[in-house]
Amino acid sequence: MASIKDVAAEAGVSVATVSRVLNSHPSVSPDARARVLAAVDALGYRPNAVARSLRTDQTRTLGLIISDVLNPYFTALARSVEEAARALGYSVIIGNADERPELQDHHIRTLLDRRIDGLLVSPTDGGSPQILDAARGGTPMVFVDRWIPGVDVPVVRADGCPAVRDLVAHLYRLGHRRLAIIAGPAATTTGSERVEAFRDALGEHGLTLPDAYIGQGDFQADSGRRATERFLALPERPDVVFAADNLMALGALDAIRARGLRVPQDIALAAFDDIPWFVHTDPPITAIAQPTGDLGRAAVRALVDVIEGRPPQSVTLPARLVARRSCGEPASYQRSNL
Amino acid sequence: MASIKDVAAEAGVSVATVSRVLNSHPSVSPDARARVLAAVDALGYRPNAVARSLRTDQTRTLGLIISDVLNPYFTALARSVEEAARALGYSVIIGNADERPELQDHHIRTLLDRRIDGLLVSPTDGGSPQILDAARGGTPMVFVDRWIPGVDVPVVRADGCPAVRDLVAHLYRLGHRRLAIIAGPAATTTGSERVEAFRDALGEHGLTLPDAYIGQGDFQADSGRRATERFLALPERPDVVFAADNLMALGALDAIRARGLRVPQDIALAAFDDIPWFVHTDPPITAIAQPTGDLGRAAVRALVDVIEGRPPQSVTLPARLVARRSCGEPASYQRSNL
DNA sequence: CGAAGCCATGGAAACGATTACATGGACGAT
DNA sequence: ATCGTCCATGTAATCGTTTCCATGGCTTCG
Repeated sequence: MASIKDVAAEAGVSVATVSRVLNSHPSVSPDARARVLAAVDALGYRPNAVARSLRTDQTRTLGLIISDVLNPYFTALARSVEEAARALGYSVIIGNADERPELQDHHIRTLLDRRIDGLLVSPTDGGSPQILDAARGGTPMVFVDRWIPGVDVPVVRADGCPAVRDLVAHLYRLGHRRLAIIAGPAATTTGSERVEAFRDALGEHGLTLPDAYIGQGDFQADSGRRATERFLALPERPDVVFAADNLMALGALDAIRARGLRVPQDIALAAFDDIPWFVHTDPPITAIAQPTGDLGRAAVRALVDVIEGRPPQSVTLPARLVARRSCGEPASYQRSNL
Repeated sequence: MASIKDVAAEAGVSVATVSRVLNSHPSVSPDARARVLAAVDALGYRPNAVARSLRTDQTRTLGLIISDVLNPYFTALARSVEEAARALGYSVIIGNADERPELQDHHIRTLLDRRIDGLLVSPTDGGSPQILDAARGGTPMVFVDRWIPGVDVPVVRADGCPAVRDLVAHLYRLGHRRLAIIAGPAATTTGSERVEAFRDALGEHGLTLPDAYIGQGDFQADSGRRATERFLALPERPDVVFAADNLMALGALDAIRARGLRVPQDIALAAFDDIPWFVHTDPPITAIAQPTGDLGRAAVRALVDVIEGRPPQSVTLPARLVARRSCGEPASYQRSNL
């Protein structure tokens, strides 16, 4: 592969001049510039990003650690992140943690070894030494979706509380009184927050959330299935199951089907995170939608701000309820427009 | 960040010795080794992958260009690729082409600039100059899922023909005679092959595939919607729509719903690529399932073979029909086990 | 007209690792 | 005792860039 030396030789100039042309340094004569450009073309030269990074100490690359690639919410997020980053001249390397802290740490380590310029993380746990070191160690970092309390890192996320309140009101209006939730891991903010928001919202209607109605999940389908089976085996089973993410809702649907029950006649179902498939499930599923596009863009902007030395801003965007048929008759007052 | 020099100083040895310890070169005294390891620990030293890559001319990184991150088939593939690569000590950088050739080329270019060791591609088009250059230019490369005819690059893919034949037989048995297909872009192998397989299978039953029953899609949901609308507007609308991928099937389902028609009573639907959601759509969708896990593993193995100078092997794995209710009464003889 | 400044250019140092080669000591064989 | 091996180690070159500094020519201004 041709190097800058070959180009210099071909153009009859020094490597310094070639470099200047390539980096559009002003001090280059039109003549030299033309000759260099011609040589670049003739040789099909492309600068070696590895060498450049070594010298400049920047890779123009962002790392993105997502909790699960199979989760459509995160792939939507990844897509918008990549798009926003590309617009700013950055590449993105995605690390899939699969909801496993040790895998998350593996990815953080290799990304740091590669000297990425900044890290976008949706932490899988409450803060491994690895991730805390990275945060304190001066690596530009921004949390997205989930975050770790007590760490001084900007957070870009959606606030689900109002939407959860809307959801509970919606359920209450439809006559449901025994509401259960499948939570995510308590170590994650989205895992605990959604339960709290749910509990608070229930309180507003004079309802309580008994322990038996809190299923412990891990944001993946299987755990939703197991938690739901437990609910269904209860002497007094809940009227509604609210899954804290879309995959656990999928698992819940599986479990309900397996029991031969119907949604919403026998039991209602709702989920956090709206995805295209929810329109087509049987029945269409009521969900809380996050603005993934905006989230991704805001996260990249915040991270690039940190990288380039500007004061970054934490951002909180609203989530909204999309009512469909899985909780009872379509709520005409708030019907999805899809 | 500590460099190898700092470690050398701390341990009281030369950088060469540190390097030898880190690369487990045999010629190092136990004493020196211990001191180096202690220094590494004390400083929290991690080798700079950029510098190492520059010197050794290898990055231990694979590039994976997928056609669309929002397509669950490709994310499943990406996941298995990353897993297999990790097991062999490689990282993976994913590039999302979004079914746009120019975006695919952008990613190929930046991956090559980063000097990845090898490239796994599921081409979005029939072969841009970019991709052909890369192939001829000596970059280790393997096609996965889709490929480009006439280019000497190993291919890892699933053969859908027998499964398509099974599908058509299944449909015929259920009484369907007017079968339509939503094809992918003709420039992609999976785009054209699936149509051919479908046409051939129809032929075996004495049926033909009129032009009006071939919808032109681009593997994304919207195109499935549009193609289906056109089918439904036909004076003699088809009995069945077979979508060449899962997203177009989603679009087709949208269009059918919008028309107020029912599946399968008014029109049947089947798709290439099985995904978890198909179990839960209304109705559950009959699909052709590919072994994504095996595909990913085989692709990585083939690519690493090329990289390490072993003779690589093209691999073709079987796909299989998973019959559900979207084409008519559950085919008990071949019912999904999910 | 001479000093000062500027511009285009080249030489060479640096970035952080790996590795070819040199060196010197220990040890075994003759 | 001498020579040759082998081992542990260090010195320095190298990978492909960027960039500091020096240089020499030209312009400009007093």
